[in-house]
Amino acid sequence: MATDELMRKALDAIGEPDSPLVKEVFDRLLATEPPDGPMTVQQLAELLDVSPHTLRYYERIGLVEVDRDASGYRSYRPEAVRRIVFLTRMRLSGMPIRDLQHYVQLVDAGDDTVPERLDMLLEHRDTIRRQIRELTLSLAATEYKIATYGGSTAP
Amino acid sequence: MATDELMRKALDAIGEPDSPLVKEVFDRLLATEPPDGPMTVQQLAELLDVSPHTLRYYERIGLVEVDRDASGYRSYRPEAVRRIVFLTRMRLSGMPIRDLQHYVQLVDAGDDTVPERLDMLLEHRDTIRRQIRELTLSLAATEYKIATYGGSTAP
DNA sequence: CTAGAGCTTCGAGCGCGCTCAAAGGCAAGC
DNA sequence: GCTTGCCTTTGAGCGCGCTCGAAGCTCTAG
Repeated sequence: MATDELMRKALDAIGEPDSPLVKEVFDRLLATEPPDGPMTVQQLAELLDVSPHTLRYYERIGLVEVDRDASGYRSYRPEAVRRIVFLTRMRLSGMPIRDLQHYVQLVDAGDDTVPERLDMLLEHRDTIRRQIRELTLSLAATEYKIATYGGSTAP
Repeated sequence: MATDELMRKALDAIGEPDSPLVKEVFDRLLATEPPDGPMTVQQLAELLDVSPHTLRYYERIGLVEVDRDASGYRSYRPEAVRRIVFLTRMRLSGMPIRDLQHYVQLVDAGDDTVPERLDMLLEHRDTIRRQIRELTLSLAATEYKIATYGGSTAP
């Protein structure tokens, strides 16, 4: 699998190659579907560090279809888990829920929509890059202020 | 706006913390008051790429005090401009308005609060770093999906 | 068998950060 | 003088993304 290579790339990019936290997050959020079988809402919520409420909400607004077990409880199949893992990662990087709804519509509409989906991803990639640049600037400003701190709002 | 150019300069310079360029850039970025005199709400809004509504809102919630000219119009003194430039940058990196209110309270309370202010900045620095790490992961995930795109939600 | 925790659905509520509307004042151009 | 447009203040409204509450069902421990 190319996952190892990808992980190394990501870790290098992050600048803390040995951070176990980073590796853990990466394992969990990118390449994962851990139990490889159906999951409960609770399990999936813990995996993604969101609330069960949020997962139910995502289902309600049409982001994913989820099975029910014999008792009527939610049972997330690996396919659903994978989708939600992806959606959660997009949310974390600021993609609006509206866009995610559009995206899954495209997915469900079939292969004809691949180009548009790709466009969305490319655009989102640029958005993430802009965010990183913006944050890097804010980080530098914050560090500058820490370094030169004199007590006023101005350096 | 010239912000992009400024940002590029800043990013180029970030690798060299002792560069005089860094100081120059951040003097302008963080301590800036381009016209070097009072500014109107419109001018400041354009400078910061926010709406005049937002600037009035910030004043209303006590983030900054703003003079009025003979006609009753807002007139932002360099000191106020500097504060708002700083606040805006903190907002851009996700600091909640509640925290900014607390911060300016500390500033207005005098030098005794310097340590707490420093704590806030240090903590915010860590928050920004976490955000950057998170975004870097999302970027890797997005690029991975673009590269391997087959049409499904799974890799 | 019963208590308690957690699941279900559905509608409603909330916190954040603006954003706007209303009613009126000021300044510049025709 | 009048119109146009931006300014003022204040309270209200809004979009987003959850988050909770209520009423009822199910599973597990004791």
